[in-house]
Amino acid sequence: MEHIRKPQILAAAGEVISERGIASTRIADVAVRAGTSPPAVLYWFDDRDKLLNEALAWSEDRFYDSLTERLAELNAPGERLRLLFEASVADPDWTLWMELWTHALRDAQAQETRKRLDDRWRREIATHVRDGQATGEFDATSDPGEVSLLLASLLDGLALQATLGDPEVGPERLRELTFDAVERVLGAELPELDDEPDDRGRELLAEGG
Amino acid sequence: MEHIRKPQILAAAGEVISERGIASTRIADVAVRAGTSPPAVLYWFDDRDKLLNEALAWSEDRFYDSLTERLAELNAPGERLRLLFEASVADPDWTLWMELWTHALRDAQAQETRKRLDDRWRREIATHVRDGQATGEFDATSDPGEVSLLLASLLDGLALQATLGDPEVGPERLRELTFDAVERVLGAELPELDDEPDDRGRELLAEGG
DNA sequence: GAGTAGTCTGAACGGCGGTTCAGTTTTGGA
DNA sequence: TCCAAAACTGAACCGCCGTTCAGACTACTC
Repeated sequence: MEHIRKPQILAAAGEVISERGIASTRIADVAVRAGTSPPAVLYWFDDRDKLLNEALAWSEDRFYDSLTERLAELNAPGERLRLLFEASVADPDWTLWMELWTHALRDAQAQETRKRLDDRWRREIATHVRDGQATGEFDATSDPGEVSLLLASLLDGLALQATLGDPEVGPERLRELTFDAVERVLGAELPELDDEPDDRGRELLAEGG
Repeated sequence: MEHIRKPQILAAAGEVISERGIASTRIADVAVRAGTSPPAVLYWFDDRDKLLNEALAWSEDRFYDSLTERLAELNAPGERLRLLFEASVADPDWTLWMELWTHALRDAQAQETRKRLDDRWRREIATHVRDGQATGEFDATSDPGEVSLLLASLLDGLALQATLGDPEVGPERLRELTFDAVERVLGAELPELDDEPDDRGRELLAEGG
């Protein structure tokens, strides 16, 4: 009843996809990364297609779960939005999402996965925008749904350039442009988060030096 | 000395890539579409890689050339920007650009092609923004380069959703959202173009009904 | 009308890689 | 200790293409 193997393989597949791309991801690559053999992989997944699609969906859920967890520790809409965009700009494997997009053009399963991802993401943003409007934190004249769509789309576009190594959009610039846009649209500044383990580490280091 | 065949094959390749995706584009598919055989295709292109990359670059140039041609007939910066975004929203094969993006993640040649495309595109926008600022048509407080980057990125993100069939972003909504953003950023309305053959056709039809 | 460069054909070759399968080891329970 | 289900392994199979190659066919020149 050990379902330990499946996530191992899915994680391995996610990594390989991100490195080599869906098209060039061989079952053998995934097997090596997971420390097994191709037939062992096919023991858990019917065929290559299922493996790849499940890996995409699984990676997506992983990202979302960890985000939701960290989100639970925050209360103010501004803080939550800060976390959402901070995570988007820094953490996730945009390469993987790009693979998902392109794959979704022809694969119905991937299309559905992508739809889930986007719906969840935009609803998440819209919810906190609405909350912030209700508390008076944000400009309340704009429609949360539209704001959410626009900001999500802008982020996709900018992150795309960054991921493709555009010299005009390095990681820091991506962050600036994103938050400039967010704050302009919301008509409010988003508070900095100081309970991030990474950031605290860096601050302590800087202070202690 | 007929170099008629090469463009025929390139056009065929572009169509096939757009339909099946780069990964699933077989030399045989391209050959059939172009009315020849696989070896005949390989007579003109060293190998599959070169064929695909040249096809991507060629399609890109085709789009840009036809745009430049139509652009020459307009003078006012506002009209030119209207045309640029109108064409982006309606004409081009976003599927092909998406294939280019993903391919560019691992292929140096495609990366270069993509860079050319984006540079050209952003510079084109920036130029007309600057012109419009100079004539006082547009709000002059923002940096043309940054405006260009933001609008191009937003367009990429929105068109991505539209191309993926997002029910929230149909063709008409894409158009509205794009021009809303453009006009908000420029602080000016863009004039409608009435010399578009398609649009004139539609208008006459509507009036005459 | 022979020669030549350019363009292509038909057929085959060869490798890569997904998938299958017949067994082998491992695990967990009676 | 024995058994059966679960989890594999090693090896082979096989289809799909990209690519090659030895010639044909065309067009054009001298």
